[in-house]
Amino acid sequence: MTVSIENFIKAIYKLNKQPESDARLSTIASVLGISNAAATDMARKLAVKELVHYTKYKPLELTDEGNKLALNVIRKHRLWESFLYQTLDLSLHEIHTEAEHLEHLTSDFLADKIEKYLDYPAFDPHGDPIPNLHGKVENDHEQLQLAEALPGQMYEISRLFSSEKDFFDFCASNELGIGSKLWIEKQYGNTGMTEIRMDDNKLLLNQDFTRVIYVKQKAEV
Amino acid sequence: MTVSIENFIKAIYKLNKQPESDARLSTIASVLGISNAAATDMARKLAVKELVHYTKYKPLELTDEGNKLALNVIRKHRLWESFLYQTLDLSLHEIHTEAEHLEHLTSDFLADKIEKYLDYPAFDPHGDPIPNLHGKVENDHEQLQLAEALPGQMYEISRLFSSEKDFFDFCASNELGIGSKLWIEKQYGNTGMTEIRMDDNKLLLNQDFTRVIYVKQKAEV
DNA sequence: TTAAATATTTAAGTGAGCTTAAATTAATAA
DNA sequence: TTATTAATTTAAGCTCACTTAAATATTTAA
Repeated sequence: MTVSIENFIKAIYKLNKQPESDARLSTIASVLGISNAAATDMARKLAVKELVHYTKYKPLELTDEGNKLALNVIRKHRLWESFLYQTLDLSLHEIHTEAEHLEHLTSDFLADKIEKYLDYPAFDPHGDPIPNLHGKVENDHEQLQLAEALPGQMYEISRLFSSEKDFFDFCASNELGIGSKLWIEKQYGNTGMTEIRMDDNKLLLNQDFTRVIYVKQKAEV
Repeated sequence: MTVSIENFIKAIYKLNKQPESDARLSTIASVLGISNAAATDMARKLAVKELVHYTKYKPLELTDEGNKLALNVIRKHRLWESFLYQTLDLSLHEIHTEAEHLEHLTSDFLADKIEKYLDYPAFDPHGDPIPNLHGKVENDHEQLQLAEALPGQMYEISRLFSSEKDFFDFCASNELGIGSKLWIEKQYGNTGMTEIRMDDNKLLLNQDFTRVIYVKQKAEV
């Protein structure tokens, strides 16, 4: 498995995980920064390897084998993030950038050692679940997107699901982190904005942010 | 810089470091496991990039730029070895195998973080010196090859300069490690064998071993 | 339902990093 | 010194992962 193949498979996995489930060739090509022609090429090649189901002009779907591969790469990515976060002094965005490279050159053997060192964590520092050796992913059903949270309630941040530097910079400078507690002031249905309060700070967030911040309800004190 | 280029440059560096200083194309090709034709090809390409000095039919030499690149890769390799050895429970051979891959996808940024975490080590777990950021390599002038050690003297192992699994397996099962103390019983000049004693164990080592085990003299107790 | 816009595929081509086979040059041994 | 051997280079060709441009299929909006 080459780096290109792993990234391609990972892209399909992630796109199909989204509610829109849009794993069209053009979308994949765009997230990977390659031409549509290159994506078509790769699709045909991966179909031969039985990693994807591919019918001309149709969106891609992973085979069981493809799914296993995606989860294996994601597992390595999130284990690296956790390991680098715990040992070295890296930010949430820095661990992502480094893991993005390291994930491809990591043996299963090394991944297992890292997992053991970390004592088999279920989530990485972003709150993203870490697939286990057998491709099982823990799902936290209690959590919801900040966009869906109810006004007049207390919540705790459980996941920062992004890989954008700007997003993490904003979070860092406003003390939004995993475990941060916040109070929902108001949901602006028309604009999709969410107003939150943290200590004495009020923040108004748009959907770019409230769709990637996941929260859990917190009993009021 | 691609993985192939980095490995090629590293091979030249190492071959030229040896006393025989044999960086001929065929030797490089053989250590990298590629054809002579491929090596010639690469030599021409790297000459264009000004990483090597290349004259047809002559052995290769690194330019200053090439030397810097080699040291940078070796630095990352040895930092990874040190980091994995200290945090995870890997053997001397396992850290080598993993570092061999990781070295190529490691940013300077990450290397610095690892170096800082380890508190700027001068040597890796094999006793190999770690080049610093500026390409400076510490040299331990006190040490010599076990093959050159004097009979009737006490020594301490300071370096295990190899990447062979068999060698490290042998060391592990005979408790030969960095810091191990040994007594030279006899040097067999004709065969090049060395007889050593450790506690009550006698070992007879051939040059494959005594040329990669480095020792320092130890005052007798 | 048809025209326009969009997505996908095909075709042709590129550079990297290899291969094998043949030709050339250099080293070595008689 | 020459013949043999070994090393190196050249030539031709392969796969991978891309590109652009043109052709074709699908979707969408009038």
